[in-house]
Amino acid sequence: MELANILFPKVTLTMNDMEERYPKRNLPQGAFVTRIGPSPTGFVHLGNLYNAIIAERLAHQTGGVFYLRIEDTDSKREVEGAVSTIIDAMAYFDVNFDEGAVSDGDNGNYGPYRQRQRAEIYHVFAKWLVEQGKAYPCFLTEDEVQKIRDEQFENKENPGIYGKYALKNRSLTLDEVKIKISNGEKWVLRYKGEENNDRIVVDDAIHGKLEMPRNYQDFVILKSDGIPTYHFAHVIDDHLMRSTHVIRGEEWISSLPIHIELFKDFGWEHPIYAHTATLMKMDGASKRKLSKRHDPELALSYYQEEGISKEAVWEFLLTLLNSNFEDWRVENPKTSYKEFPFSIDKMSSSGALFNLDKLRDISKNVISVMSANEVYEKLLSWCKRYDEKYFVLLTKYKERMIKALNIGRGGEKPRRDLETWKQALEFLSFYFDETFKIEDEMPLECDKELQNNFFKSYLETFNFDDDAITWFEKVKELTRKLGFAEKPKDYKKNPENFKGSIVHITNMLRIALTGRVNAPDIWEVTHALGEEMTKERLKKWCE
RNA sequence: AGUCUAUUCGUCUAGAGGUUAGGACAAUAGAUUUUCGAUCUAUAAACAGCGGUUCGAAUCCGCUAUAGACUACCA
Repeated sequence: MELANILFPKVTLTMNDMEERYPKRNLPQGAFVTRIGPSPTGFVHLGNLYNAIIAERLAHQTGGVFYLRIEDTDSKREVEGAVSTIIDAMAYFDVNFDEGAVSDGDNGNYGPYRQRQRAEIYHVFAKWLVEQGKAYPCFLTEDEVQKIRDEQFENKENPGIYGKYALKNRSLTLDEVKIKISNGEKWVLRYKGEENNDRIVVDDAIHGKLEMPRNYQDFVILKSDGIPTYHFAHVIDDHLMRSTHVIRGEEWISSLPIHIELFKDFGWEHPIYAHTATLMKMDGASKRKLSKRHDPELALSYYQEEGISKEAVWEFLLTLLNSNFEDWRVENPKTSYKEFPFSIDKMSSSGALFNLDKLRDISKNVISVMSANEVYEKLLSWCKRYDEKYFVLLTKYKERMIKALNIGRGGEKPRRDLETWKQALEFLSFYFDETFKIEDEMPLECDKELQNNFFKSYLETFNFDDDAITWFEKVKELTRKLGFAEKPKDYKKNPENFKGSIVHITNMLRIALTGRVNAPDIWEVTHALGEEMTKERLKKWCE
């Protein structure tokens, strides 16, 4: 008791005061309260989004609360502006919080939502643990701890402060503590781990039953700066903020005994845990964890910069999370992914391998079912931030762009050739004189003279108002006149009878108009470009 | 070194003792089309290994292997 007062002289509030300040939430039966707790390191990664999506879906599907808590207990790792990076990234991906940290403070009644601002709260509970004789001050310096660890490794012992290594600081007398503190010696608060053969059993929402030995280590509760470690902060925060479900990476499974024990000590019910699999990547022949250094796609900013639509990223992660999402998507091709009934039971417990091919395919599907207007708006808002040149062009030629985007869109089987915003702009670049360039070679079968001939006659008979069928009839006639095969099959059968086939002729046109062989239907392109631009581009090929 | 966790086609996975082990992406082949990275059809492709329980095992139990996590005053 006296020890507690020596360590926490300023703490006057009690645990009860805290319970009253953060009362139970008044929510309907079955509502989930979830959160994400990113660290402001300046790097927001896919795993953050992965967990955020799970937490967000579970809360919002059940009419619960989803909040953002900033876990900034490690001041050394904190990066300037990182909090707004997190908030921005989540907003970009349409992950909406009901409460928590916002760019200029807090929103909600369970704050503060930045852990460093909660120091006083933690101290109330830390003090109580000391009073109960479950925690004690430890005056070991970081170097001393390191030395112990090194020795333990050498002797093949389990590293950490426990048993005989904890003895000295555990058994300090009150007077000794007083003297050390008045000497200004730094201390951390450690938990008194118990060494016995108990095992703890937890029912994990993803893994099912998890069983392991109880914690025996004297882990750190409060660091020397008075800020808690993750373990302590997690227990206090998720209790006071009344989280019902904790969704976090599986790297936390190992520290579950610590958390469970703390919950038990305080007499609280622990939330339901859901430990998610780590995202992996193929490296040569083996799987490995995605790493910050080698895998740009780990950073959320990668998707923003590449212009991978947020819908595609969501759907991709949803297919990893709930494999039945894919079937659902086939049956509901146009429904928003938000309507999908996400289920925690369907989550896989093994590490999902991150596959960009799949993401590409999903992206194409997602964009192909959007309306031309929608694509236009999304392209525009992406350009606004990442490609100013196209932002100007898109704004200037809006009408033309929408016509172009309409090509092959809307039917039962829409064209799937747009993948990312960045790639889409490249694909669409030929619609603007400012970015148009000839990329492919004219077919070998068509020499300079023939090209000349062809484009001249094409322009002579060209009528912008022809419908697609009439237009194509004219192309066929020209093809015949030039000694080319009207049907590619005829040419295939008897190549010696022709100079080439209609494929070569249409490719000439395609290249003149779009600069490439791979482009949408010529007639459609012509009508998106307009009469004037079409003629201009063709004229360049006549001398 | 200890403690956990995981392991089904190349990849994501379905599968809760009896299935020709299913689907999707990628791959390959063919077809179609005025081009195509579009479309259609088809093909190939998997239960990590070894034991055990059982009439019967991808499924239950052991062991081994492999991969990963944790054992920080980092989260």
